[in-house]
Amino acid sequence: MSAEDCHPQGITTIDDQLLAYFRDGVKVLGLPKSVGEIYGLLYSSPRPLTMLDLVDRLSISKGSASQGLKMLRTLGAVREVNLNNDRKTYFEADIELKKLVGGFIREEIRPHLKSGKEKLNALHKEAANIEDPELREFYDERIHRLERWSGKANLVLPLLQKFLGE
Amino acid sequence: MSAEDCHPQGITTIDDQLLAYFRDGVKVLGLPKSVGEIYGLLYSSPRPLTMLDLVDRLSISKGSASQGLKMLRTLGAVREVNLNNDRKTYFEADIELKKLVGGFIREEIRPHLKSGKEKLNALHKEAANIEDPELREFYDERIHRLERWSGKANLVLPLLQKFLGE
DNA sequence: TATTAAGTTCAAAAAAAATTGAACTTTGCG
DNA sequence: CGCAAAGTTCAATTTTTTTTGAACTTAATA
Repeated sequence: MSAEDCHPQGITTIDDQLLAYFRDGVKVLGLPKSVGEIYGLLYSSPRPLTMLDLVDRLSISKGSASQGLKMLRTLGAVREVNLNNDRKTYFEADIELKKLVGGFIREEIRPHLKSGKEKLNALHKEAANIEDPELREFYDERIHRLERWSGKANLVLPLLQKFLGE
Repeated sequence: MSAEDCHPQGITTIDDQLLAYFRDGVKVLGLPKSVGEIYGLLYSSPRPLTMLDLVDRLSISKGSASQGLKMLRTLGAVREVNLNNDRKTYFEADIELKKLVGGFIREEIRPHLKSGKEKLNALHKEAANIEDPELREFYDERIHRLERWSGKANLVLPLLQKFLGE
């Protein structure tokens, strides 16, 4: 029995390829592959799925599914759907990728930039105490450079998000 | 003996903080912390350093230092300097962060986007074979969406690099 | 060319991150 | 209420990634 017999319309193949696409894709963002697979399966499903659907289809544990969905909901890339007359919670992907990437920027990159800025402030004050003028100048310049860069990054992120929005 | 007695000008403190800054910073890019530390130490050094300087100062192995420097050179974030009358190779940081980030985009993100594009092409062809028109439409739309997005990402990356350049 | 310091490589060890699964909590229904 | 299905949590395990260190290569110099 060939794969074609199983899935005469090639759907599973497509699903699998989409899964692989997202599995690799989220790696760029440093997210675990299970998260990519969950998002990928929801993205390629015409109807919402339950957590148990994900567990079955992806052969992952309930724990993984629960945590992965939690992360995706935090990012805003997946939302709950309440189908009437059903105890289960269904999930569907927000198919606008900007949600996934935007959530990542909001949750991962911005906090980093913020704490980085604070560190730079502290550094700047300390550099003022260096006595050797040449050395002080050197550190001042390098720290300043980081500050300028950090400011730029803060500026560009919202633009990036806007541009990537569909 | 206090820390101040050791380093009356607070230099080590500043170096250490800069180290921490980069150690955390490169994590966003998914690079190992040793790489961040190496770049950080070079960034905060007024003169080029040898590999052995890095090994001593950061308490890392020769292997780590060698591999870390290799990666940073590939990214274009660090360059070799040949001081006259010296057998050793010295290294200095390219202090323009765009080199670090640009190298990362070039080496890590672009290849991903490229292979992703190829996967989408394959997918598009396969979707054409789906018989159920409604389902075919569904897959077509979702795949098309990814293609549009992938195109945008390709467009925005050079702009991003240009903007972040100092 | 023999010596030795500089630097690289890569298999093995250590560290970090993701995943599992079993115990737990919550929720809806008879 | 009491049960059972749905969902969460987290310590233990597995997997992946990073780091080490010892053997190796390279290159300068005496």
